[in-house]
Amino acid sequence: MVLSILNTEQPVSLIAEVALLSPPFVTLSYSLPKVFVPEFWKVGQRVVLPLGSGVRIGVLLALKPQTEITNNSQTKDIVLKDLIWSLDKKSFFSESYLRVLIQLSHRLFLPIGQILASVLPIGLRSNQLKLCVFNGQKPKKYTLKELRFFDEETYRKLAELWASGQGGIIERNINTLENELCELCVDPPWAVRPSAKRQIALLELLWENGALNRKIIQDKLGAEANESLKRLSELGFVKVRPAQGEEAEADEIQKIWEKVPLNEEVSAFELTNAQQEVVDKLKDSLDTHQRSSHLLHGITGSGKTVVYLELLKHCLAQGRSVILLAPEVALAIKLKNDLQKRFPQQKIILSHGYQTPTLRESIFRQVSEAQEALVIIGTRSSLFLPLKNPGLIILDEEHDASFKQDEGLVYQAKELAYAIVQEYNAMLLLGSATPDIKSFQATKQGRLTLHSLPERVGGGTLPQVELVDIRHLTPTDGILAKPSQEALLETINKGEQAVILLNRRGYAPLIYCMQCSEPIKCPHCDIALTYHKARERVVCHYCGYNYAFPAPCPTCKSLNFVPFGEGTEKLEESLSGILPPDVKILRLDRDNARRAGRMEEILAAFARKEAQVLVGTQMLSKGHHFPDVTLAIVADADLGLNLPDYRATERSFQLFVQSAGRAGRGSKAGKVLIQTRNLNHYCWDYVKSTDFSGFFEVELQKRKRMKYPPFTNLALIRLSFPVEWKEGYKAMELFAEIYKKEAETLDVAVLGPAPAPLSMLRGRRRYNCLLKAQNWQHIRRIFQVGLQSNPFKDKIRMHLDLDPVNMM
DNA sequence: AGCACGCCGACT
DNA sequence: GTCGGCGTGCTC
Ligand SMILES: [Zn+2]
Ligand SMILES: [Zn+2]
Repeated sequence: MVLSILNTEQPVSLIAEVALLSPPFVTLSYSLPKVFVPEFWKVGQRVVLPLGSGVRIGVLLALKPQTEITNNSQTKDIVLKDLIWSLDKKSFFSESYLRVLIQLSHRLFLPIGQILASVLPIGLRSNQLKLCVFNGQKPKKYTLKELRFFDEETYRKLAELWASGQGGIIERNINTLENELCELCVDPPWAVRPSAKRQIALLELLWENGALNRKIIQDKLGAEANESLKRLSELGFVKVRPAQGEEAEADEIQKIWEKVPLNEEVSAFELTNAQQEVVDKLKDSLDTHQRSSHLLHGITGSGKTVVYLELLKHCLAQGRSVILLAPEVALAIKLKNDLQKRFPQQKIILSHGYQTPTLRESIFRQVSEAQEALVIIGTRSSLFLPLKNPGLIILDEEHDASFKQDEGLVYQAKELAYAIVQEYNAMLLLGSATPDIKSFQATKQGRLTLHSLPERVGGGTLPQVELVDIRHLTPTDGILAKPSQEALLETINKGEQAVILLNRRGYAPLIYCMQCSEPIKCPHCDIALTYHKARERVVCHYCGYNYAFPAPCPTCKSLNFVPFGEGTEKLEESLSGILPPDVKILRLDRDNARRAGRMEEILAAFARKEAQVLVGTQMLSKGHHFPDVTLAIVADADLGLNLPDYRATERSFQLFVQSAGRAGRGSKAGKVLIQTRNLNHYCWDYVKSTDFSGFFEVELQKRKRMKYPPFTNLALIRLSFPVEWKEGYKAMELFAEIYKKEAETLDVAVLGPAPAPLSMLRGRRRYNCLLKAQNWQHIRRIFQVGLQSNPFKDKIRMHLDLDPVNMM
């Protein structure tokens, strides 16, 4: 079919720029093998290339006329090698997609190859891939390395077979029979030879029965079917994927939600006037096909999700894809389930960072090959899926810090989403009940368009917020003050539910040794160990260090300990003492929701009213709605308010308002109790009246006065060195000099380096250097200078955190 | 990451 | 004298 990709006589004069997908991740120039016509090579293909004496995989970034290269003095003397092969006949990445990632690579100071490699599941960039061709009957496999050293004639022969569809690239070696599900990818008629009876029989079988595993296929068609199957899968008619493994598991997790009815905000078919107005405006904006960015500020229970749904439908109808991002996996799963219930026909792809490589590979491939518009729901890593035509990106709970967090690639979901939207002329929609102050500020400056949903669906009122003074509480009193206990009992007696938020997991956050007069600390971090009762261990929440407890004090060997403070585990235990014995209490935190699906089980059980009280960490305050919850208690509000962070108040405000959102929906009135020792804090007036704009105004004034974002750009250079390296302290002074000197010429305020609040972590001393500047480039510049003039590269690690999520 | 090249110790 | 340890450095 594709014989036209083979070259006959044309001279090949283009040069390929290829980004390597394995170290050294550089972008190198290659000439093109004359066996293929120049038009065969397309930007975005994954290509096989020679490097040194081996072979690698890279992505073709550009094709340039030879003259451009030869005029460059750097590359003039290098004799270019030919590319070897392509893994794709068509382009795998679109030029738009590559442009977005190249932009990201500039921002992160990383080579584009490294970005592409971290984005591509391993199976799609593995050096172990093989070329499989059929010459006559028997299939033959060649490793990529073998391809490099074939003589001209064999190479051309293979290229001919491959070009005519007599072979393909084997993406992965697949496991055993039952575990492999075969799925038809193409509707009839199928382009196979009419004489290929077995292949046709197999295609028919799958057409009739849907997806089948290989065991069943073998039983029905005999062992000979294997050969046909292999062939068909290499031709792309049939896809073989793991049957049980992760997909089955993911489905199981989805099923947990099935018995839980949709919330009224999501299930409503009639839009409220406010919703309709917002939807109309945003639809109009989508219709223009112009890039645009919006902030949807809808109070808790105002039905933001329905607005998303309407826009999603509209965007799909335009033939453009939609990405809907949630701040964490559990929310994405829930959201997917809710949406699927509303649109049973629509295929919705769930994508998040906890999926296994195999599943991620299959999703990546599916997205890259899709011709139709797709709906993707996931966490921030979903932004890297190679969608052809994204039209709408929604970030739900846009204020959430997890959109900024940095594991692996340090990118900010909001910025990346913005870049994508710019590239594709799409729409960015940020949604929250408690927007980030920066987003709010951006609406004032016209960079975001503000839309509001000021009322709850069904006219429900916002809950009443009350402060509970806990200054008088002694350690023996437990963590809940009398008014909180009474309110809790009252709620339960009415047959309603309550949630209690305590942002501290474990049993006791501090174990005090009476002999040493010191808490037990982690030997690697400057942090007290937390006691986990069920695990019978003390644990460092920062590095994971732990040992069985009780055990003699590591310093004095005494066994005289007093636990201090209360975590969720203890709270759950002490609640059962306070509440009537028949009251069921559930707990939700990272410790008991570790197993896949466990979190969903707990949330679903609570939603089904199998318990009256749910105790949890902040994962509980994020977006989950329980209609019968009428009381929310924030057990220790000061935990967040007292953090050494300029955003402590903003974060706390968001937490309080979100928690308030858990209480009371529809007809039932809700109540929120906030326990604090800080009764005079300026935020309470605004929390009590849920006066967002009032709070934002005051907070903005404060930020302006203190020269904090959004009125300046703030960054942290994080420096660390091994504790045992005593010269480190001196070296920090050296860096103070370097930064100060460099900052003189640029308009950057430098503070430090000074010991970080978390002064030791994993055996390394930590220092922070705070930078403030109007221009990000200047901040980057100072960091670069420090990086280059680091005389102790093996000892000192440094890392630039732009707009840090935490200052610790 | 590979893979060569290279420079030392302990084996036939 | 040769085999093989893995330290350093390069790859269009
Ligand atoms: Zn530790
Ligand atoms: Zn002690």
